[in-house]
Amino acid sequence: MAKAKRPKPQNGVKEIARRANVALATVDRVIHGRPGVSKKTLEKVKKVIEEMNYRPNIIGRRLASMKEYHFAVLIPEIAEESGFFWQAPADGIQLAAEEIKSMGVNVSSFFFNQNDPHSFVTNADKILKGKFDGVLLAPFFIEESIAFTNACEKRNIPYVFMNSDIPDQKSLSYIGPDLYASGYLGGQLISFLLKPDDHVLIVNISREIKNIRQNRLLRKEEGVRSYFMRNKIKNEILKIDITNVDEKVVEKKILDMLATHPRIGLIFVTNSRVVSVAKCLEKNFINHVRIIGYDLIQAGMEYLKNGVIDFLICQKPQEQAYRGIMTLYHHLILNLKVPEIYHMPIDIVTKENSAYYKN
Amino acid sequence: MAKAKRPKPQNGVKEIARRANVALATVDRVIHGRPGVSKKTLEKVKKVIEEMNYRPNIIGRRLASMKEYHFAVLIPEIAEESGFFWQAPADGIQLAAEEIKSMGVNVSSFFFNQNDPHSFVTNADKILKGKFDGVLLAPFFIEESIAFTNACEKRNIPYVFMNSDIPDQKSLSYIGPDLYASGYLGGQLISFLLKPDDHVLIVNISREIKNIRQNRLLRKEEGVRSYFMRNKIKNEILKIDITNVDEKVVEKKILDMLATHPRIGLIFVTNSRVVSVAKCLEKNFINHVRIIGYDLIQAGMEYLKNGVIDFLICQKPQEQAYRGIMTLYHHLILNLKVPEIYHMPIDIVTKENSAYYKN
DNA sequence: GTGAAATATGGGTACGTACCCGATAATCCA
DNA sequence: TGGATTATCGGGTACGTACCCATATTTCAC
Repeated sequence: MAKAKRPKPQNGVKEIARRANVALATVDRVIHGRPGVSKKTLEKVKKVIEEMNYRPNIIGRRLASMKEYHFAVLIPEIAEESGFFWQAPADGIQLAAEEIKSMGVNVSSFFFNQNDPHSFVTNADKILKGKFDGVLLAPFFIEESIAFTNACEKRNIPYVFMNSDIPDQKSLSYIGPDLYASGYLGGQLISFLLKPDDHVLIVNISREIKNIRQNRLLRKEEGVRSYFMRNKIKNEILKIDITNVDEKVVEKKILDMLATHPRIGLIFVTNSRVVSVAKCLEKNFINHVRIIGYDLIQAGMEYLKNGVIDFLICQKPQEQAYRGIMTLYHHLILNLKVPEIYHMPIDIVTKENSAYYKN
Repeated sequence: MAKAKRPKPQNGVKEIARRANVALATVDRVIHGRPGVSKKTLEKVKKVIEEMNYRPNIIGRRLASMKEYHFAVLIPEIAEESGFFWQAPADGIQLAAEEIKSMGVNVSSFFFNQNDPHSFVTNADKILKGKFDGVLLAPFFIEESIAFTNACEKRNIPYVFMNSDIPDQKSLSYIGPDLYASGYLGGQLISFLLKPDDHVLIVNISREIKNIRQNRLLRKEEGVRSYFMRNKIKNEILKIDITNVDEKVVEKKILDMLATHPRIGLIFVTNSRVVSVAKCLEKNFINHVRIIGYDLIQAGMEYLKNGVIDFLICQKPQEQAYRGIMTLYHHLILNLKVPEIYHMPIDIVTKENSAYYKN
């Protein structure tokens, strides 16, 4: 609306060329480290650039180099099995994609099957062949992820981890929960609900429950136990690992457990499978046992609303993914510094604030 | 890195001009609604634009029109009195400003004194005189804010409310808490901590506690009471308004209250003044009374950590302000749709997750 | 010292849009 | 009918950067 002013430019490549008394093309060569510049000229131009504290104009750059940036996203399928958990990250990615589309960034998503490492590898290969400029991935399968990101490094493709981290890899950034801390918080929430002589049952439901170092669920369990230790909470902690995720199997195991340990007053489930436990208790009219779990998937929300589940701990998966894309954008296009680790706030969701965490 | 491709453009003003068989300048006139185009040509060009579903190239536009955008922010001073609460929004604004600086957006902040409506007006006038393209404000003083935003509307300057809303004004967007809902959640948190025969004390500490429609604190109180009603919680609710914010006055009033009502087991403070109450209880070694309050200011965080305060309810003020600026950016520069209302998630902060809400 | 090859440098155009300015066509008034 | 005014339109340049192509300079083998 306001009239545009057109004062003579004070900075920019033109001014550098003028001050260094060279052609624009030469300045360009220096800036992009292209060959064909004598040492003498190189030094001269570099000095001027230093003096001017030159920052390239992103707009001009984007217009001139009609280069399109391509980001790849590698996340699990949006499947019923995981309560459509990955819908939210997909939404966040969509949102970010729209926002930066006008800057010439395209975002392509690749989905793998959570039960099939092979599908992860297949899609990772597609990405490597696709000549992408940046990658956002959920490193679900550790070894396969390491192989993939190593390949990215070889090709100088920056990658961002989301949802879970692989600390030793040289990722541009990690965006996701601090699992141990979220478990520790879980410990506190448990203590709010626990009656003096109650026992607590920790339940891990997952096909693969391997070693403690890498397993997400066990990190959370650790957190809970630490909270109890440090706060000298004496209530007994029972624990059960269920590697068959079938609802009926879960139901049976839970009922068995409750039968043999009648003093269990609270069940803490380390992931979104908490809905299976909730379903079991609701179905069997067990309402003296409190439930705390993870992740705000649709089914979980409903159990929260009808009071079967008391707390869900979650991390706004939509925002997590949104930030992941924006991190690549900031790094690659805007040349802004990005944090190496961004731990998402650990959100406590109850019946009464769940509406605001929808996505 | 990848080679830029230069295929012949398929869209853009040039293509419109070609298809409509007119000059570029004419297309430009149509797009910007400038005069000097015959009705016939106007229709013709408009039709082509429709057909092509033309979307202007933001990059080209920003480069050609060297217009700088200027956003103004009108928020309270970062003062000791409010526990430096406004530091976080200021940080969020700073973050957003850096991000969009390269798109030619400048952000200027104006700070008013929370106890002085006049300083609000003075700064608002400065903004009106400063020819800004968009405004983000915390409408602390209702009437003065209405006058200011009306003036903005007259000048066609979009404005965004943050932190509190004035629903009847035609703001571009509101970003902030749903106060009633946050009180309702407060009710639930109270119920977690309350023992059967406890009384609850609701405390409003603020210089001005006026009518219920507009007062932030009373909206929260309403929320708490609603939760008790709907969930048939019978514990008695006591209530006290303290209009003198001096710590000693607060201390005296609280102690009086506790003395005359010994069954008070929990104090719910409707804003960040909860720290005054916490200080009082700590100082007087009263540790059988639980405290729930609002806002994650530094002092509050400390009381959370040492267990004097159990819960704080907050809304990530940094992100709130960040979103405020980005909303203006999306609307004015990127021409994206922005939500009319964005209610921030209502966060529950305890000792154990407070670290992740630092800002 | 001469040629060619290798190196170094500059000129110029393009990206998509905005906007100035000059040219032409239509209209008006006397 | 002619001159002047106004409405309508097109040409051309600019924004800041990238990159192609041509030219100038140096290097080096013979």
